[in-house]
Formats: sequence, C-alpha cells, structure tokens
Amino acid sequence: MIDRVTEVDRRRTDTRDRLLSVALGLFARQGYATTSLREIADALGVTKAAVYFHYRTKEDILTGIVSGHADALNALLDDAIPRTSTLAGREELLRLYAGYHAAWGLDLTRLARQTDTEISSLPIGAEIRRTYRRLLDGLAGPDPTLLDQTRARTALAAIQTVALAPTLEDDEDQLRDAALTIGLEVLRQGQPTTPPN
Amino acid sequence: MIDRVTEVDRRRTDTRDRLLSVALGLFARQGYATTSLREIADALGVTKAAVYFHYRTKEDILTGIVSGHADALNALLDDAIPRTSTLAGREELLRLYAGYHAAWGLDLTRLARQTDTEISSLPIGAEIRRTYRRLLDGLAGPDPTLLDQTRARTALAAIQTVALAPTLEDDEDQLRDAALTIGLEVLRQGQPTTPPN
DNA sequence: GTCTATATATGGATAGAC
DNA sequence: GTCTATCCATATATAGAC
Repeated sequence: MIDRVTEVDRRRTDTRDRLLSVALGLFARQGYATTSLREIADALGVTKAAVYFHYRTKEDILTGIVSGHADALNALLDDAIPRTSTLAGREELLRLYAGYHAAWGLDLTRLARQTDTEISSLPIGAEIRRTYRRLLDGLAGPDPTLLDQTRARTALAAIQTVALAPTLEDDEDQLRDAALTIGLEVLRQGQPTTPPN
Repeated sequence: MIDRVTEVDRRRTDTRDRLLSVALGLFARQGYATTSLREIADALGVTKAAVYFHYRTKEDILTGIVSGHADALNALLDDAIPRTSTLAGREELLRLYAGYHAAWGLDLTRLARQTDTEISSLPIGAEIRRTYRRLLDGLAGPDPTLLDQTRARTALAAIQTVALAPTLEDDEDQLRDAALTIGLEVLRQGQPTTPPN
C-alpha cells in the first residue's frame, strides 16, 4: 500500500518537477516577466490549462523553483555565519556558497540576478534579497568598512562569473576553480596578516 | 536665424531627453519588460499618445537611452584596447571604464545587466553584449587563460558593485574608490612580477 | 505636442468536458 | 491530468481632434 502511494506521489511530483525545470530554464534565459505561460506549456508539450492544474499562478511556479533553494542556503548561513568573525570562517562560507552554486546549476543564479528588477516587487524576490544580504554580511565580517563590504560583494560576484560566461561546456569545473581562487584572493587581501602566497 | 533654429532644437530635445531620463529610471528599477508605457507617461505627466509622438516604439526609447553610451564606450575601447597587452594598459582601461561608469550614473549599469534576459532578443541587447565582450577581452589581455578571463570578469564586477549597493547616498565617491581599488587588485594578482603593496 | 478614443494582440487565469 | 473554449485585464500602438 505504501508502495502504491509512493508511486503515485512520485508520478505527481515528477510532472511538477519537470514543469519547474522547464520554467527555470526559460526564466533564466529570457527573464521572468518576458516568459509567458504559453511558452512554458509549449516547452512542456501541454496546454496552458494543464500548467494551471499544477500551479495556481505564474508566481507560484517561481516560488516553487526558488523557495527550497533559499531555505537550503539560509540553513547553511545559520550554521556558517557564527564563524565569520575570523578570516578562515569567511573563506569557509565562500567555499560553501561556491559548492551550493555548483550543485544548483547556473540557471538559478541567472534567475536570482533578476531580484532587483523583474521580480523585485514579489515576496519571493524580497526573500532572495534578504538571503543574499545575510551572505554578504557574513562575507564582510564584523564591523565592516566600506572596503570590506565591497570586498564581500566582489568575492560573491567572482563565484557568479561562472554563470555569466557565454560558453563553458566541458571546462565548467576549471571555471569554477578559477572563480573560487579569485574570490578567495579578494577576501584574503582584506587581511594584512595573511601573506600572499 | 541660427539662434532660433538652435532654440527650437533644444526645446525639442529637452522633452525627448526628459522622457529618456524618466524611462531609464523606471527600466533600471523595475526592468524593461515590466515597465509599461503608461507608467512612463504618468511619471512624465502626459498620456501614452504623447510618448508615441516622440518615440515610435518602446524599443526605440530603449535604443535612445543606450546607443549613445554604447558608442562612447566603443570609442573609448578603440583607443585603449591597443595598449592592453601590458598590465599598465589593462589597469588604465579599468580606470577609464570606472570613470565612465561614474559619469553615467548607476541606472545605466542596472539597465545593462538586463542584457542577458529581458532585452536579450533585441538588437540593442546584442550590441551591449558585444561592447562588454570587447571590454572583457581587453581586461583579460592577450592569449588569456581561464583564470585571466575570470579575473577580467571579476574586476569588471567589482566596479559594478557600486550600482548594486542598496543604499549609498552621500558616500558614493568612497564606494567608487573602494570598488576601483579592489578591481585593480584583482587585475594585478594575475601579474606575478608586481609585488603586493 | 498633447489629448480622447480606439484598434488589436497577448497575457494570466477559469469553466467545464473528457 | 489534460483538453477546448472563453473571460478579462492590460499592453503596444494608431487615428484623428484640438
């Protein structure tokens, strides 16, 4: 009995997840506002009405894509932020974020970049901004100067360069290594005690 | 006679430029796709039809905002790129871009960030991407490794952090200084001959 | 140069059959 | 779970008076 229920649940969530995956790709490439439900439905091989069976609104689709990742990142932040008073803790935070970034894939970052414009007025947009704000505050360390804050923003941007490279194909891992190397460089330069290389 | 013509021209372009200025602000804050012509007209204190008297399409407004700046940046690149085979030349290029960035204001950068999504399919979007590509290639120097390319992207991102800071108000100049400092740091780390500090 | 009014298309979302 | 058909709001853009 449990098997049958599990099977039904899986089938249901499979369709739902396929929808989220397709929508994420379109949102990331074209933008949230620019992407219509008709495009999502076409890419999925169904009609708009079928999409509305799974998600009540377009905004719900976006929330379905993002909220789980935001929760995961917030949990990571809950754990790592208390250690960011030291440079080692901040380096660890950047590594952790880079790891999540790699696991999520590139589209999610491209979508998150729309937080300040297209999806700025939506509740989920505000949550994304709050989460990034926590991440930046952690990377900047306690009582940060303007330079420290800029350093944090730049280190974060370094990791995200992977998602902005036009073509990456098979050298994605090398790109991630390069991005993390430079991000850590940026963080370390703020600490005069650490000798460069 | 020339005076009268000049006067008429100025009056005409004043209205046109006010429109561009208002539209830029809205596009930068809300996104190009999300902003309707009704919002632009309201912010300008006129009706939609009046807007259409000055610009034939919404896309024309966007082009009117961006094209002049893209041309200016391209001219700067024509001049500076030949010297980017040396680190000093690449530093100069980053300084020049930072200077333009400061002169343009923040909204233009926020608008340019939409090139990969909302306005990706428009001709002007392609031109912006081409221009940024030239800038990145210049900053990366000749025969760049993946690390060099990532360095270029990160240095550019450092300058742009100014436009992404949530509240800046009167300390914008200090923020720009910090951003340029870190951007140059990132470029220099690629050159082992340059001692840090 | 700006207005009112309107044409026209498309978007998000729902109703109800299968 | 998916379909066809439709509602309704809003968007871009135009026509024509002032």
